[in-house]
Amino acid sequence: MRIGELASTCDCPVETIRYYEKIGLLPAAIRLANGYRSYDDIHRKWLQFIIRSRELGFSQDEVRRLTDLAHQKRPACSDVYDLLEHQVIDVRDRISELQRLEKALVRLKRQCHEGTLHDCPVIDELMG
Amino acid sequence: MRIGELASTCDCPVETIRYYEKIGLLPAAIRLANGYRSYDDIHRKWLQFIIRSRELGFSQDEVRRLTDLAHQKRPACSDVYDLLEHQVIDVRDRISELQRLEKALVRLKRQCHEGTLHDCPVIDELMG
DNA sequence: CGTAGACCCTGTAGTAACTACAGGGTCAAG
DNA sequence: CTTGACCCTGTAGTTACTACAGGGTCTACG
Repeated sequence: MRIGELASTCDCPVETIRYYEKIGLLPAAIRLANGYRSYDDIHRKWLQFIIRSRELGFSQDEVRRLTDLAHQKRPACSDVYDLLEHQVIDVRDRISELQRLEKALVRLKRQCHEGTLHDCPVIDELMG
Repeated sequence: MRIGELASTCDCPVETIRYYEKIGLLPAAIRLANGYRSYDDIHRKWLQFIIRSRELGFSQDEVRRLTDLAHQKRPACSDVYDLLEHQVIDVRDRISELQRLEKALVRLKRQCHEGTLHDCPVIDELMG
């Protein structure tokens, strides 16, 4: 499989695959005589692993820890669990921060509606 | 007021103030004879405006649009309202994306708990 | 045989929104 | 006169890619 085919089967840009190889996240491809990268099914699985982990919001660093775990013959359940736990907490924090933000915006928007014609209370409030 | 004082009253790093000046978000400070920046209360208000807008999740580009509006003698209510509206929609989208993510993580975590001692179903699932 | 087009390569620069130096100058107090 | 706190500019680093620039390779078509 050449890089283009891997990219389309995994629905991932070619540049990203080369990038993952460069930073050592994806094992390097075998090179053909003409210098082209050649991939097999194991590469595809690793790439999918990376893509799915990223979709779950893990950072590159965390994905690296996950791939390290996955490389072990018998990964410790607790290590994987800890990463997931940490990620859930992080996501929940981000959600409540965004909800706080949403409330503040909606409150401001309401002021906008009640604004007189002469000045903008939103801008006044932002100015402090 | 020198940059250090402005920074501490606005609880904003000195470097960020210089950065905001460089990209033209904050009006340039007057320079003292020794080259030091000198700020007045109007600068402080603008800086606070920028900081609060950023805290509400507006991008630099949006903050720029907001400051442009605020500079007008009589800013159009609808322009401000549109920016707020857009931002609320954006924040809500991000919240639901994160909630989707949280569900997926919790589901994976549950599998972790039920995992046998011999392999990690989480890693298996990520590999596809 | 030549060439057009699709694919591949490397390496560098750009993105957002700062942050962190390196390497210097200024100024008041001890 | 020197120590320390403050200030200056300019550049490089951060995250996780994306987008070229400037090339090489391969297959098909005329």
